[in-house]
Amino acid sequence: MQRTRFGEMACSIARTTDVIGEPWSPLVLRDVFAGVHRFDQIQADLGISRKVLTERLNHLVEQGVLERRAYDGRPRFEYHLTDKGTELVDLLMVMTRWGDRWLAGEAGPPVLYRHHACGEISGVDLRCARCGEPMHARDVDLLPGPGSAG
Amino acid sequence: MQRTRFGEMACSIARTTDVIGEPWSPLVLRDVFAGVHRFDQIQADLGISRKVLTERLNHLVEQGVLERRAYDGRPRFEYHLTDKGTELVDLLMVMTRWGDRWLAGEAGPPVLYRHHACGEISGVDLRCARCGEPMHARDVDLLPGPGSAG
DNA sequence: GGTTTAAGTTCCCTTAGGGAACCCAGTTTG
DNA sequence: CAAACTGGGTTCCCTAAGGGAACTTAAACC
Repeated sequence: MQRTRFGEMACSIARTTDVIGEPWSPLVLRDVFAGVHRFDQIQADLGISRKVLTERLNHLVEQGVLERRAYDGRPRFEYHLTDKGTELVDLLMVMTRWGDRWLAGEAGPPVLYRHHACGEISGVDLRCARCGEPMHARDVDLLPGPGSAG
Repeated sequence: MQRTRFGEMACSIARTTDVIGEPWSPLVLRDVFAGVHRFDQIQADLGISRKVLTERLNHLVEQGVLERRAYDGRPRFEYHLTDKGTELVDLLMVMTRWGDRWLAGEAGPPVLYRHHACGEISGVDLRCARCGEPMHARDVDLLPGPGSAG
């Protein structure tokens, strides 16, 4: 999709949308993160059209989020997260947290995260990278940065 | 677009995608967060088609992320974040951080966040909501939760 | 009474998603 | 050694969604 190319805009949100914002892309990334690495497995797990899956995987590889890796020494491939892709999983974790809070309903969260450091079932919280205090929408002012268009 | 309805899936990432995953939606939310509240302003700022903007705003209002508020006591409306929408801005802040790190290039970040608590220009970092230690892709195990399909 | 402004709505055109069928190289099976 | 199987796609057609420009409506302003 995406008739408009968001990647050209002077906005990190738009640019990130350009990488991961197409339909299915977050779910493809989720699958790879969760250990589903092969084309047919992802296709079956998501119920996505093979055509669209091909397009999404190619795009994510081009963007450096996924890596296409041969296995078995023959034309068989697995998709794995690069460092860039691994950091993008932060986004999925925040989506999970928000979806768990606002959309999960009675049944509760479909998936739980266990944190290695404390061993507890938990979710992510946003903190200021500098002072460590909570950092959410109401805790910040927006200022034009060096890469702004104006 | 979204031919497939992600909202029905037993996955908080899919459900969140259903709310905010359509093209332009994150940018509409960004504008409202940044203080651009009116139809024509958003339309001009983004260069989005009026038709699509109408659809996106309606969807975000239906989902409880935005609130449509009359002003001037006549048929004029402004869009504002609800609590649900304000929490969704967490997602934008993580997108900003990732885009700043991986896509901003030489020019640097287009927009900066100043954190009220410390007064510094900063970005968000993900921490465990329970123990406060860093929490990223490599720091968690995934387990089926109460709302899982199986 | 004519113009302006805000907020949509309608129409047409193009393009991207959905789905099923097909393809091809390498591998196992009979 | 041929037939069937497997993984990873590609091709085709159909439909629905995005883009853009023009039109509409209602209230206020001049």
